Amino acid sequence: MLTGVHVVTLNLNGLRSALRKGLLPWLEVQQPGVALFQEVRADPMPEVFAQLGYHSYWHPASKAGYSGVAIISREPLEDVQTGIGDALVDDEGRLISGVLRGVRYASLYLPSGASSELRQEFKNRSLPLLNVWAARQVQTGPLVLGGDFNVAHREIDIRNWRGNQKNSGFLPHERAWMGELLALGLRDSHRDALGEQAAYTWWSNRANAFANNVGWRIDYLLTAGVTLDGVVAHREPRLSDHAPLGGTVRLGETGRPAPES
Amino acid sequence: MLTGVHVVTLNLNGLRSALRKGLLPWLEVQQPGVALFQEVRADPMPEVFAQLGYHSYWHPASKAGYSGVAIISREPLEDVQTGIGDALVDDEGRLISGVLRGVRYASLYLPSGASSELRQEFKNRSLPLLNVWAARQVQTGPLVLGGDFNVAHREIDIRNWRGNQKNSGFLPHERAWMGELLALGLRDSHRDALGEQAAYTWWSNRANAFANNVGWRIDYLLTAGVTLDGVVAHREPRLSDHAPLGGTVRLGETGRPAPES
DNA sequence: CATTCTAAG
DNA sequence: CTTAAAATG
Repeated sequence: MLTGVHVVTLNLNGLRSALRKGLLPWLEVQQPGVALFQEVRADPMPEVFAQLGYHSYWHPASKAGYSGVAIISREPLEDVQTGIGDALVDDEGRLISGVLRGVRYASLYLPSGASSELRQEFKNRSLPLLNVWAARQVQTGPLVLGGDFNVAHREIDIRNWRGNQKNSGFLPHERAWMGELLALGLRDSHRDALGEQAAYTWWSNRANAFANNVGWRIDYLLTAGVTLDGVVAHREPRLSDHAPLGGTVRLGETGRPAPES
Repeated sequence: MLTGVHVVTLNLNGLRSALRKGLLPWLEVQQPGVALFQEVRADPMPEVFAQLGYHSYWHPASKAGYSGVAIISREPLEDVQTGIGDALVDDEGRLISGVLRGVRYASLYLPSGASSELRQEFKNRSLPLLNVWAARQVQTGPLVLGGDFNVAHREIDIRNWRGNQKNSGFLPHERAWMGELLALGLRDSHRDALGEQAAYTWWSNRANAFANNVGWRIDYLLTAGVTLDGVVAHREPRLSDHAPLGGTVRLGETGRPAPES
């Protein structure tokens, strides 16, 4: 039976931590064809995923234990590329992508600006770089761009929007930037699935943010030239401080990924 | 009923860690009159011991989370003193003492020299300072000097003595130093209780040192002008990488601590 | 190998 | 609050 590729994105907050919390059994249940990981915070561990029959592709940060993205795929990826095209950003391991059945899958981890003004400036610098990268990809072919963008787009995407208007991740210029990114021709597949319902993908570890569902929707599966069905954020199991976000690539009559409807 | 003071010494390897491992319940069973602690590695927490009815006296290192000694006592101590009389050593919180019923109780944590040549030199510098301090105390009055000396005295005091002759803690000059310290008129009360039996007070966390009983006897209860009965190192429970070492001050006919027999 | 602190999120 | 690394033992 022919099925569309099931794709998930997840900020791991440390691969080793996520492994302790049951990442592998969860993958065996979910059986994603492609998984996009962020905040790997470890040197490449291909054996771990090879056990489960996955090829894996890694873009670690130069600094040990920090940042880093990866993609695992049941089928090998073609034309794997790392980096956004900026030496400082790419030193932090924030973007990797590869092509499967004509669709480019990208795992993105945009910087947090929460820790300092310097890091906010670094984030601000990164945002337009992604637009340049995405614009080029959109023109080249179908794209699934997933990851932790560290930006909540709209008021509905964050529990306490009023109180967070001056906090990194919900700054007016960040929200406007997200609008510009989507205007390049990308669909926010999770929002499309939700309609006007609220749903979050990240909850602070502090206070009892998760129990009280005081969350932010800062992880996305953006698409161009292809559609994702059944996109949903999984509150359980709790593999990190982020929720896994998953969906399935819609197939056309040809059995290849369908062009955007 | 009149009983001698039960005194224990224990390197905690972190007070907070030892609390997690059951230090308080253990104290409630043991009911020591005086406990000498080393490697507190925390800011003073008098409330914790006040709950159990103890007065506490603290000498932390200036560096957070590092070294530090303390004494808890069911009765208040008199003439509490901190430091060995050397600015560099005393900055690391390695000696505190106080007087109870005419006996001075001291909690000592001598430096480890294992991590670097620089630290070995610091240790070497500290050893004669202790002798000066101890000589003075021995001449002043009865003394119970307990703690982690980071030196094993004799071959019987370490499991693999041959293999450790070039390792800090069993260097020839350290062993000779311990002999000189005892020659000031101090009794090694644990060795006296053991006869020529082996017993250890510290086991590395590496390999399976504890399970295989590959240990070192580097914690002591030294006495001058007073005698400790029933001195024993407790292999269980495991409150840190060191064993608690305890004994009871022998009482004379007067009901005061007996002079040395 | 275990602890605590730090940087980062 | 949590992770991982660094320093220390």
